[in-house]
Amino acid sequence: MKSKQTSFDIAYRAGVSQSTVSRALRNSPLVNEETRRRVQEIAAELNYKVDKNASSLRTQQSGTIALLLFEDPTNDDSLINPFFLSMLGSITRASAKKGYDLLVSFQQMSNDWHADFEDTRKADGIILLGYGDYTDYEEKLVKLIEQETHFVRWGADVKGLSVVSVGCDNFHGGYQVTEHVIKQNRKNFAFLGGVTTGSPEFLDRYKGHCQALKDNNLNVDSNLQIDAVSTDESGYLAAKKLLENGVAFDAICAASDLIAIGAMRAVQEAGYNIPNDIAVVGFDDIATASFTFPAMTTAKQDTVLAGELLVDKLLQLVSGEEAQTQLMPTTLVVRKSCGS
Amino acid sequence: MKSKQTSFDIAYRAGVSQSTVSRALRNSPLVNEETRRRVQEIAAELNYKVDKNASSLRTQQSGTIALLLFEDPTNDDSLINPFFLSMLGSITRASAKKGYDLLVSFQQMSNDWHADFEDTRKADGIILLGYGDYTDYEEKLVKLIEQETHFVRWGADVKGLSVVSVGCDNFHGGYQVTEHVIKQNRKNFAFLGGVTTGSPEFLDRYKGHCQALKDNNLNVDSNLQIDAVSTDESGYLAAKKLLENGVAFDAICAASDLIAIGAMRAVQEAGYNIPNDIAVVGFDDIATASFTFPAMTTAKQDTVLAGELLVDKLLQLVSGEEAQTQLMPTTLVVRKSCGS
DNA sequence: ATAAAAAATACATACGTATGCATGCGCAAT
DNA sequence: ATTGCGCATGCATACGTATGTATTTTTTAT
Repeated sequence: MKSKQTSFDIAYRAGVSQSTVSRALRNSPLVNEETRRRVQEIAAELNYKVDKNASSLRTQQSGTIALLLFEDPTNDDSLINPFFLSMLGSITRASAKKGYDLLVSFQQMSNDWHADFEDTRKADGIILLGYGDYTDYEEKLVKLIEQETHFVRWGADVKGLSVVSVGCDNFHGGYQVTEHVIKQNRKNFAFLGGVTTGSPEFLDRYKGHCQALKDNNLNVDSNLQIDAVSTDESGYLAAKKLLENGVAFDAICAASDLIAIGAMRAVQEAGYNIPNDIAVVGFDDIATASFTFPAMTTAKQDTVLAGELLVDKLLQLVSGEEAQTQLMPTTLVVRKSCGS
Repeated sequence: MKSKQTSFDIAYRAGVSQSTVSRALRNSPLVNEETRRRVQEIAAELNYKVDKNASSLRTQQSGTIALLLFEDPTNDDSLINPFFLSMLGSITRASAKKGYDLLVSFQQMSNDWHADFEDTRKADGIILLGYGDYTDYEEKLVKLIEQETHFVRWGADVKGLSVVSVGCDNFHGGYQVTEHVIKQNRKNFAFLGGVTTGSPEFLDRYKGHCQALKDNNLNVDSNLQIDAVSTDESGYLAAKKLLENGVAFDAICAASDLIAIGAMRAVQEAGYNIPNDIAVVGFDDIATASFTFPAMTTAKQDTVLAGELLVDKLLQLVSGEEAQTQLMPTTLVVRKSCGS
């Protein structure tokens, strides 16, 4: 690197003091209009940039948000859930829009993640992203609260903890897609997704699913519910198990698009036609969903809005304001995979 | 936040000076074995974390890598090319493995990105990610070099500039997939992807494609080459144009998986069977590729290796060592979309 | 013209760490 | 006993910025 320019260099060139330079660059009203212009001119000319470390040290603000992405530990390390990847994209954009940098970190829900970023002053706040299906998750949240760390999280509300969450209405989403399939005159529904062991998100989707069935006087057959985590492979295996089961069904509601994608493959390999023989619907509306064959009907989670909400609420917390947990509605996206 | 602990607090508790604390925590050999243990114990007990801003200010090292992701400006803002998203994931992992944090930033190749992160001392080096199809791209690279910024980039080598690049052998990849399709007895090849206007990556793939055709005494019909950028929509439109063209073909080589996905949809909507009527192959091997119908044959770029190489080489540069541009081989992934 | 008020700038310091240099201490060699 | 040496630690300072306070300059009011 070339010898870095400091505010003293600018000050010398401009014939003013360092403090005036600092104020001029931050557009302080304390400095004369013309002086400011001259200082900014010289700064631009010398390609001067404020040293963020020094600045952050002085102000105790980093202008940075940390994003901690928790991945399903059962996953291979090279793959990332596309839904979260999409969230990552929207969060990056949302924070850029607010003038914040984004520090991204993948975590395995291991030891000390809860203490890392804000304590080291590298970030002003933390966004937690991932399915909330970890055993010691709440425990860590409590520690975060104790440390008075600024953070928000994606997912279903956590009862009993004063945590700001942004999530989508999984119950309603599950209800919505199921209802849509019911309208296509399907009677025997299978559900693919971890219910007993899985994430609260999946459970809510299942509950919505069941409620829709009940409201329409249809059976909830527990033989037709197969656990699966959110990978295509898991969906594939679950669907295979379902088919071997022997119980007849004409519709599959998957807890996520990835599961649905795997299920579609298994169903098609078994020789069934989608949607004529079996309707399949997903959840999330990941990019791939519109390019499956047939294109998948699903419940869309608005990741762009979600990213903005997460960032906005986090910044509210950082600036000392209150912020509220918020549930976003899902949107039914009708394509071809369920007959209309 | 609770009142932050500083190294002075630790020093007071341990009955030593602040400098000894600093040394002890960094495992300096200058400090006595037992003192070190005691200091580290107390630090852990008080949940003390080194203030990275102060530390970075003092050492002039941030322990952070910046990733600048350039997106196709023609894209809608909410979508990110899944291939680059996958790269982002592997780079995140690779830098974490090296103990570096990752600062992610989306750029529109706008004004001052080239000066931003390293100059502000927020990052020790920069990784440039994106297709190299921007008009003023080289110009900016030159500025980066002039500033003596540490950076590496993804993509084809840039002739004439001493820039460290990591890319894959697009020519060979294009050759490889085309050759494979030729072996399936296809004779009339279409190519979808921007050649005249597009990125150097696409151009190299096309060149490899053409070379394979020539080596097998097949025609290169320029009527069967349609420009497209790397989105499914663009691929869809390009394939539609191709079909309306009226020129017969029995194989489509797409410059990327996304283009191939769009093309597959267009072809299927037109009533053709893949691969019986028309073979389709892609490039990249994004996650979706294995879940199209039929599953897509493609040239895989090893994103995990790429991420590690990029990070390793960047860190070499940061530590003052030399680093070499490297070309990675592609791997042919045979699935169902081209008849075998 | 002079005092007071306002505006613009300079001075001084703190943020928390890392590190060169000085100091102190114990012990061996003279 | 004095010198010398190595080891462990403390002292002092610098990294570059932002900001409270002091100071100077300019303007306004009398």
